[in-house]
Parts: sequence; structure tokens; C-alpha cells
Amino acid sequence: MSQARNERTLQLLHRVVVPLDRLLQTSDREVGCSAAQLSALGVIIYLRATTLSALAAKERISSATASRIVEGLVRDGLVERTIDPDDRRAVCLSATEKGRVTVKTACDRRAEMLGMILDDLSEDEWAALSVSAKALNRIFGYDRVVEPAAM
Amino acid sequence: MSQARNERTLQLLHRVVVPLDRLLQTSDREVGCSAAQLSALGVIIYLRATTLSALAAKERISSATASRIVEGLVRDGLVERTIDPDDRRAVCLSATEKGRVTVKTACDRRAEMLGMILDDLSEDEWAALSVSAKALNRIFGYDRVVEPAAM
DNA sequence: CTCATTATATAGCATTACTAATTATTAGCA
DNA sequence: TGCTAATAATTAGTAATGCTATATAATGAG
Repeated sequence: MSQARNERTLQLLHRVVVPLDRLLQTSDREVGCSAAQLSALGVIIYLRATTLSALAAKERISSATASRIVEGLVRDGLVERTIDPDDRRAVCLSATEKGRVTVKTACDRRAEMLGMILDDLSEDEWAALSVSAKALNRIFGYDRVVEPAAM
Repeated sequence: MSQARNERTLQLLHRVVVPLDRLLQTSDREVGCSAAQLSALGVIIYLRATTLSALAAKERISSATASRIVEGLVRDGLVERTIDPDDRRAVCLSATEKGRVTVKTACDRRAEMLGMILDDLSEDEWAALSVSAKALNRIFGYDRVVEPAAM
């Protein structure tokens, strides 16, 4: 019954993903951190991804790509990469203090940027966006996350 | 008053943009068209971007990047690029029939992919997502668009 | 007619995505 | 034990996309 409505919603939704992504990439660049790096850092911090495989799985990227993104994060001092003593094939990933600060800064900047773009939303639209954002966070496993503000 | 609620919504929203983008990139790859190409093609078709400058502006990318994306679209036979006789510096961009079919296919595949991921949304969440998607389309200028289904 | 502006294209750089191949380590099993 | 398969990560090679800076060509202003 509401199948057709949902179909239309999906068509409307997918169309705004790329513009949103580009907007956030611009924001991230100002913070000196790419969108991919920031996302990975977020997964390491909020989703407790401690190994490269876990990061790759949660980010839906290949382990090769994950490896290179982590390489950049380590180079920039945002992540520490140590060998797991229990399984010397694996690495232990953990965010540095600088990494945590960077994520916090980048998230705030992203929110600010989004806020500017979404300035003329109505009350109803904000309410709908709140429900939608929560649902999407649940879908992507971000529903059990410590908030950035509470870091 | 609802400032704090909006702030939290923004934090939740920005976090799902990258995962959504990656999901759609996977979908697009199956259709043989990158997300950037598909987005550009959509802007050419739906937002009537007829020049490179217009495309770059609407996509919020540099004209250099727009030029290269169009180069790929032309190479793949999805877009025709001709010189504007009235201003021989400018190009006229128009989608080919193949381009229109590709966009249609890719959009359907994207919607399908999104639909799978969003399978367990509640009725209320679908309703909220519908309102949100419409609002975001308006924000990004997609509110006066002929629907893909009506192409 | 000259000079600044505009529209695109090109070159060079970094990042990010992929697959395939490599290295190192661990685990299974005879 | 000792060989082999599986697993974790990295490296190499390719392609696309983003940028800035620069070049080329055409237009417009004076």
C-alpha cells in the first residue's frame, strides 16, 4: 500500500546523498582531515573498531583501503597502531588525544555547515529529520554510541 | 529553544552521510557509472545544466573537475558535448539516450539498494524520511525536477 | 585594437577505491 | 612434530575524483 510512497522517498533520498557528502568533504578539508579519514576515526572511536578487519567491515571498504587510510591517520598522529601481542598478525587501533580532538572539531564544523544549509527548514521538517537521522543511525549501527559532546 | 534538539539532529545526520554515500557508490559501480558521473548526469538532465560552469556550480565542484567528469561521460557515450555557436568558448552539454537510460537504471538500482538497507523502518520512520527527503531535495534545488519514472 | 574577463581544458598532486599478489602468523590435522 | 590452509595486514598497480595553478581561446570593454 505505502510501497509506492516509499519508492518515491527512496528516489528523493538517494539524490541528496552526493551533495551532502560533497558539502561535508568541504567541511572536513577545512579541519585538515578527509571524509574517509574522519569516518574511519569515528568508527574506531564510537564503534570500537580495534582491528583493521573490523574497521574495513564496519566501513564496508576493502582491508587494503582501510590499511591505507589508517596509514594516513597514523602519519598525521590521529591514530596509534600497535601489534596485538595475542595475535601478532593483527593490529590494535586506538585514537590519540589529537585524534579525539580532531573528530570533535570536525563533527562540530560538519554540524555547523549542515546547519547553515538547512537553515530554512520548518519545525515539522526538523522533527522529521530528527526521526530520520535516528533511524539511519540505527541502521548503520551508530545507535549505541557515546555522543561526541560527551567524549 | 529547539536549538539543542536541532544540534543533536545535525550530529546524527552528518554521521550517516558517508555510509550512505559508500552504499550508493557500490550500487553505481554495478551499473558501470561512478557516483560522481551519475550525479553530474542527473544535474545535466534534471537541473538542465547545459554548460560546464553551470554543472560545476550546481555540483559545487571546480570547473577542472567538472571538465574531467564530463570527459568520462562523453567517452562512455552518456553525454554529448558540442560548442555553443553563440559563444564559442562555452560547451553545450546534453544527455544521450544511453545517458538517460543509464540514469534511470542507476536510480532504480540505488533505490533498490537503499530499500534493502532501510527494510526494517517503521511506518512513522518512513513518513519522517519522506518529509526529510523532500526538504533536502528542496535545499539542493531538486524540487522542480521531472521524476526519473516520468522520463 | 588592446587588455581584462570568461569558459574550458590540461598538468600535476594527493586521496581513495578496487583487485591481485605478498608476507607473516596462526590454527588444524595427520 | 611438521605440513598446509586460513587469516591479518600490507604492498603494488590501476582508475577515478578532488584540488590549485596554468594555458588556451573567445568575448567584451575601453
